[in-house]
Amino acid sequence: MTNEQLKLENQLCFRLYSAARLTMGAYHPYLDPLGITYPQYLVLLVLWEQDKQPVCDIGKRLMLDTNTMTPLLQRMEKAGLITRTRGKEDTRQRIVSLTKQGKALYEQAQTIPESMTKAVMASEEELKQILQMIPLLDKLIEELKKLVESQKSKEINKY
Amino acid sequence: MTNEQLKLENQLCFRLYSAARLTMGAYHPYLDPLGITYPQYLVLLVLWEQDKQPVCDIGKRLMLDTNTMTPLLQRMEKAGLITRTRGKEDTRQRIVSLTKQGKALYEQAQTIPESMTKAVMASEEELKQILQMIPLLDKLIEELKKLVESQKSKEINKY
DNA sequence: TAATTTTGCATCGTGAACGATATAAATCCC
DNA sequence: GGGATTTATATCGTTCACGATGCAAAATTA
Repeated sequence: MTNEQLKLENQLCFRLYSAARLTMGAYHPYLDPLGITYPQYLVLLVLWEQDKQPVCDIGKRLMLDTNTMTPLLQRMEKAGLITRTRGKEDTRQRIVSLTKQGKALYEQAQTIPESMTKAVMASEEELKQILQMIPLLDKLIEELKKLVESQKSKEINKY
Repeated sequence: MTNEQLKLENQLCFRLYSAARLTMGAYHPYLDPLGITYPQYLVLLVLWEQDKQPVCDIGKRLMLDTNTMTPLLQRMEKAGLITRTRGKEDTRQRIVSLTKQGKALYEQAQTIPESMTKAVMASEEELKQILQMIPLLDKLIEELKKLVESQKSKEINKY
């Protein structure tokens, strides 16, 4: 009678959704002192790897469109973490650069990944198990990217 | 010199965050025709399993607080999917019940899980791999719940 | 039973996500 | 070269998430 697949317990997506929210919540004690949010932390991770990138490049790394990136970056600019200057060759672009303050946060962030790992994992064994997820998640993300892309082109082809 | 752990590629959380967003995006073609969003779909999953639940019980299942649930349910009520009545024994409670329309969506949702599975998975083999994530995610979620809970009590004990 | 604490819900404000739409600059193509 | 298309960014509106706060009802405890 009842469709087993339509139960919350059997949904992979609900687990991803919950795990993502809980993880972001777990970052709070580490990010609050730096005065940044988790998405802002992600932007900083990208900029710490390579400074002075146009908005679209950061967006591609984070898989976020400009309608999310622009307001996010505007808030970060207002907070004094970055500057947004016009591109030289391509004047449409906005080059995002770290300020002194944005660079300084890199030092303070050094211990975050290790602290998070230690906080979540009860044991070495458990850590090993959890890390098994990474290649599986990468596979899933790859498939989902293809799927969402194909869904979009289908949508367009309606007309 | 550079901290490898502070690179986007080495972040489990970023993968969870991305996978969750992409999955929700992949649901769009299936949920748009029903006129509901993904979080609303989750609420319906809970109510289809058991109708007439107080807000807090639904929130516990979805791990969402009332500050998220109340507006979400208000929108669903306005859309004619549910009703929110006062509890009889406990008058503080709001009992959430499916309307005829809300129940009717159950039939339309029957094929969603299978469609999603087929859409994402290239092969049986791949599906099997991805499903290996479920127990790992459950483990992680359990750990994160404990962690976030302990972080909260620490916060309180400051005073 | 009175005082205290907890619980269930609501409201407000802020920061994301994201669809839809707009605009100007760059690129393509005939 | 000039018109069409694509690209980079921005803005708007709606829905979520969630911290903070408020309030009344229920439960606990003194």
